Amino acid sequence: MSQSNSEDVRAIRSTNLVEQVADHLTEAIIAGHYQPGERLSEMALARSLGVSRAPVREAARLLESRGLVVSQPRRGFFVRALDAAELEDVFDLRLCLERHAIERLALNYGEADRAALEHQVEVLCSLADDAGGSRRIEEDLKFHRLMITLGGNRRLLKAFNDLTHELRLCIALIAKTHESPESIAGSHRLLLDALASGDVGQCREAIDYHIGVARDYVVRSLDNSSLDKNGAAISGAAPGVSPEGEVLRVD
Amino acid sequence: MSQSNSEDVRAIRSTNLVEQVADHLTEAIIAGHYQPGERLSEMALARSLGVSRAPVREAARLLESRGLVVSQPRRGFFVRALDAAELEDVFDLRLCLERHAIERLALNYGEADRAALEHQVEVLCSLADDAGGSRRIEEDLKFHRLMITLGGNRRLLKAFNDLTHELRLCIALIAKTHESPESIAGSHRLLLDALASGDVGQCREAIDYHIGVARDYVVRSLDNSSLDKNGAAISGAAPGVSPEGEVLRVD
DNA sequence: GCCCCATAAACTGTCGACAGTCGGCAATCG
DNA sequence: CGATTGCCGACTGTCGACAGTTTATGGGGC
Repeated sequence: MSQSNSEDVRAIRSTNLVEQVADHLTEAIIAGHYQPGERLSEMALARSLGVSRAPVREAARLLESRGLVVSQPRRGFFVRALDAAELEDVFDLRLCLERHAIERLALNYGEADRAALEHQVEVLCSLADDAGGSRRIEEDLKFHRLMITLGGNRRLLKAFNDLTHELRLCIALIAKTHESPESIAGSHRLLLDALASGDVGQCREAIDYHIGVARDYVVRSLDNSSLDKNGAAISGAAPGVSPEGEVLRVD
Repeated sequence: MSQSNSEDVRAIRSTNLVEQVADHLTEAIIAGHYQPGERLSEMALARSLGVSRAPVREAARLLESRGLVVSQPRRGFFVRALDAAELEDVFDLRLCLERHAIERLALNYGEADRAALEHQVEVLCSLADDAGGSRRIEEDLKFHRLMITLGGNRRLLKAFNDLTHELRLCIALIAKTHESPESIAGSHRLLLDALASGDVGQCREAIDYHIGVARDYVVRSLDNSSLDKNGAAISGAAPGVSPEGEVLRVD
């Protein structure tokens, strides 16, 4: 992954190199061009993108804050490798955030909110057989972001966005999702119905079900994929890489 | 805030300049050495600390990811200015996270957990009249980190830690807290009792009360402090500074 | 006296370079 | 033949410098 293709060289150039490098790197990681745990060489990336190391370093820091890569002092950056336990944690946190968001929204649910969500569901359903399902995932996440936004807590939205990057990361690990449009539509309309009912308990039930389905799907796919390739494809690909070790210490 | 004191120059120096600069900056901001919305000059900071701009930039990026500063392209970094609405959001998110954590813990509450939490409460109570209360705030947060850690979701802990930096930020805005040790003790023992009962509802009630008290205290102090100094001390100190504008866009 | 514009200073974004450190490889010793 | 140690290459951490942009300053017009 260190060939200096001229296509890459011309791919970048306008304003804000850092953000562009970050976008490029994000896309490459999500697309699976790098293996989990793989080392990202600043020099190689800089050469490949035709920029100096400074923007690459800053972009890598950005991705680190988003949980897409981890850094080791004097060793550089590595593509974040999520294990099953971390995956569970990610979905558990997602549940935590979305429960709160939907309950907030249910307590203050207006016609405009309903219309906006309804519209997004239609957009989502209209993507019948899109390219690989990646677009569908984005529109799906957009629905959830919208729901959280309408809930009114912007800090909560930020927390969800942070988590979103990790969701994309683990989705990148599995085969492309191919959930049927009908199932997606039904799953989201359940949320709309719950919101319309104004019953907080029903909302909670709906979001629990919704996220539970997504979680099971990802976990199952992850199991399959890790079984496929020698079982060590996900965890332990890079020896000594312990993501967010800082988090461990309580004091 | 741009004098190049030699004391600062010698304050830094060993390994990992970025982290040291980040710590220094964090402490300075928390201590209130910079006004909310104040511009942080890379050059001035670099000169002041006796390092080059590169580590300062990376440290600033780190603080940005922690929500302590915000960046504007071509303009630099500014100390994050929290307004009342954002403060509400922060505490609402905290409530969301801690509710989830305590409920997880309640469902799997062991003797070791109880002992660890009990010990931390004792540590907290033993800090009767510590220096300015800053130490007390840290030990208080440590209790909550411990509770979340015992809950078992590490990603949740990371989310809380991120939020913690913003909590410190708004605490920095208000006068030093002087809650009585008895009140602190009681407030935390309420949580322990709720956990011991094993009743999720009681846990939720306890954490709601606990965080509600903290929120009211901070909000009240914030109101006072912003009334003190011409009402614009908190919001709008730097024109055009809109924190985390990225979060706004849903698509 | 106030506002607008031009000029100058200051600062950020980016770059290339140097030094210290880490990992791998080979030669040496047990 | 295996383990250890020293060396070599590669890479990260840090630095100083240059270019383009933003902000501050001062002069002129109304």
